[in-house]
Amino acid sequence: MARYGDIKKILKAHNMRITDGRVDILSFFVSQDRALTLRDIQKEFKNADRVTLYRTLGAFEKNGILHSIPLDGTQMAYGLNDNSHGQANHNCDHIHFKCDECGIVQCLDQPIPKVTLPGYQIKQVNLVMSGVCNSCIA
Amino acid sequence: MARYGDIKKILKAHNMRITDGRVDILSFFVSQDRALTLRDIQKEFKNADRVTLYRTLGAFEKNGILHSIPLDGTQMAYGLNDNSHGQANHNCDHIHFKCDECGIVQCLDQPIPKVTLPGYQIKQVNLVMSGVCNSCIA
DNA sequence: TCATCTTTGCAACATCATTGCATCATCCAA
DNA sequence: TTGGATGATGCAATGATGTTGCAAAGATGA
Repeated sequence: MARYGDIKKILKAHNMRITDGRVDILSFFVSQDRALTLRDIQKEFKNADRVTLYRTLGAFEKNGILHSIPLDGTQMAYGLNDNSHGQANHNCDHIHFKCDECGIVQCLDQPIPKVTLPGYQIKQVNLVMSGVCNSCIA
Repeated sequence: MARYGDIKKILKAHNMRITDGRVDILSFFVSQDRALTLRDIQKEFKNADRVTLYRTLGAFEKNGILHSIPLDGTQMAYGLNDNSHGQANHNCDHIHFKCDECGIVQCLDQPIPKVTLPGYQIKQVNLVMSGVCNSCIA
């Protein structure tokens, strides 16, 4: 479990005010080694206000703590940025894997292969794989 | 514009009944050289029932005529399968590009680079890039 | 401690997606 | 060509999902 002081440092480093809700949610992200959907967070914090969650996640993303991962058109997952301990940096060029069995979304270490598209200007790349994860196979 | 007979052939080849609504929607997909969202289709067929659209798109996907493309967590696009004229075959291993300017989603000819994940069983791969498309740059 | 600006929580609203069911259309077989 | 079995459609109702405005509470720096 991450310490309270560490969580505060992350928020401060991204120029965000320290509030109880933000500390709780960010701690949850740090404690779970995976990407979380709004549903996951709602399940963990049952009496949290939905609006506040949306705004908190939005603020985390805007300030470079989280990156968003479009899953299946009705679900958005959020993962900690690799460099969330440092300055804001929105790049997130790793592969995501969603397990059909356990539903968990993982941020993999593996980078997305470079692709060049002549005539196009590429700003974002998102690669999501799905199937059965290493834990569920084992 | 695709001929009525061709559209019927595609539906028949995928073991689907021929109905007016299905013919209209499939014709629309064939006429547009791009992936369509539910919103695009609703804009084209203003008095179509939403439920029927969901079910039609779901049936097209299940029978291998369309593949779905998760865009940004709140939008799902659908594209014609390359082989939609033949037998059902759900594979769709090309790159998708969503333009931030015009909003159009294209199915590119370029295949998704092969990635191996030891310990994982991969069933689906989805790669969406976004930025500015060739038409908007030109 | 105070003043200021941000964040939160509630209410209301708008949109999106799903389910059940009665009716209608399609298609195959007689 | 027609009748019946099966599948598709449209409507109503419900539930889930996001968004906005605003007043109250909290965080931060002076």
